[in-house]
Amino acid sequence: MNMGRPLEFDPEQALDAAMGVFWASGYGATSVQDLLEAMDLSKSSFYQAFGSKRQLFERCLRRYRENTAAAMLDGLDQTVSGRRFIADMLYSAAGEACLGEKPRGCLVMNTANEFAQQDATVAGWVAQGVNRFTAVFRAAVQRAQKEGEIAAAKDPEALAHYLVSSMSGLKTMVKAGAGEKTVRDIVPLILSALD
Amino acid sequence: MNMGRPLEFDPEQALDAAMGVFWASGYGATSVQDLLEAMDLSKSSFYQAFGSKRQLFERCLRRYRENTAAAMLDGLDQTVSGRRFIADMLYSAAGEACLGEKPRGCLVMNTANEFAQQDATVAGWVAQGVNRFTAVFRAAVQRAQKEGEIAAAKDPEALAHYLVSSMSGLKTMVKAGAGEKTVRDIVPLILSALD
DNA sequence: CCACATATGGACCCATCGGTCCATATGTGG
DNA sequence: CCACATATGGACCGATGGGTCCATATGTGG
Repeated sequence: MNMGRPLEFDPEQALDAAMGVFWASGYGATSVQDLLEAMDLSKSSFYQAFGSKRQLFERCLRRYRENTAAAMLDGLDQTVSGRRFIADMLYSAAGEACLGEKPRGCLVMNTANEFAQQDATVAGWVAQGVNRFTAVFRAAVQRAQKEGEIAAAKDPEALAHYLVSSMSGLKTMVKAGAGEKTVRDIVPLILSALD
Repeated sequence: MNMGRPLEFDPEQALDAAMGVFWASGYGATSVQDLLEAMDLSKSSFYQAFGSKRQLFERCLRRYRENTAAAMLDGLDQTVSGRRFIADMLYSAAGEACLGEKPRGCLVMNTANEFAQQDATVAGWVAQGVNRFTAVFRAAVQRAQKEGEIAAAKDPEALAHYLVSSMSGLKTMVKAGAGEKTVRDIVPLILSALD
């Protein structure tokens, strides 16, 4: 019963494009015009397909959260040790400092910073994101504990929160313009808390 | 030779009011209208006295940076030990989580997040802010080393960067809605890197 | 008290914001 | 090939953005 004229664009692809813009510029600084150009859509198609800037943002945030968490879990599966995974995550965050592109940080934490508890709905989305990331790091810590690279006595939940916090701080340092060396030298200090 | 009609408002006070708004809402989300109300100024007086939103923002950011750095140095002077000062700073950042007010984080790091290297001028202001804060923590670390509470072998500069990064991460966690306990439990882990 | 310098209020400006609407194009199932 | 459902382009909308301008108020030094 699939009636009517079919879409001329790929919704997933359009969503990815929109996500990229929000990620790079934040919600407020992104205009519908910007989105239209990035997604290569007319205004009508945009509102028809996504309802509003706000609704689109929620979908992007959810998409980012799920994609990122899934990719992290994948990485955790494929890496040699839990401890190594954690170190790799931190160093790759630090690595944003030397890439030619502008650092974008993490969409979830960027949103936390932009809306800072000023919008209950958004705060809920952000909290879900933090939970997802925390869960990934908790799994990594628990694996590292089984592997004997982190003391079993440590609380995996607390360590996970610590790691999310540290990742976020690191990415903010990069955005603040800290040099590659500066930011890479921070990583071993973060990791030393696991000993 | 001070001619003409005198100001009806206190510029410093107006600046503080403006700083508060930028601090709470960021640059983009703050309208000139918002500033006018907070500063209790007419549009004419505003533009006459401060030139533009942008120029005002620079003055606020500079003011924040200097005031905050000065207050931190003051606190360092008055505290019992360098190590204690560092712990206090972290715990007070964590404490924002339970205050009734919305967490505002740090104006400098908020700005880093909002503009993320997209504006060279702003990036310069932010970098100066980071340098100031790093200098304070470096001084605290060096004092703690003299007091024997941090190993002399550690690099004070690296530790200072680590602490700025960690503070920033902590404040972002608060903004992301992490509970008081969650965030307070992160602090000892941050501090453990100093051992 | 006069001339002048600065301050102030408020009308006004144009660009852009997010969003709606309608006429038209283009596909589908019967 | 027709009826219909959906997609698309583009005109249009009111609100708000930052910023300017001018007439008027209010103070100063001579």
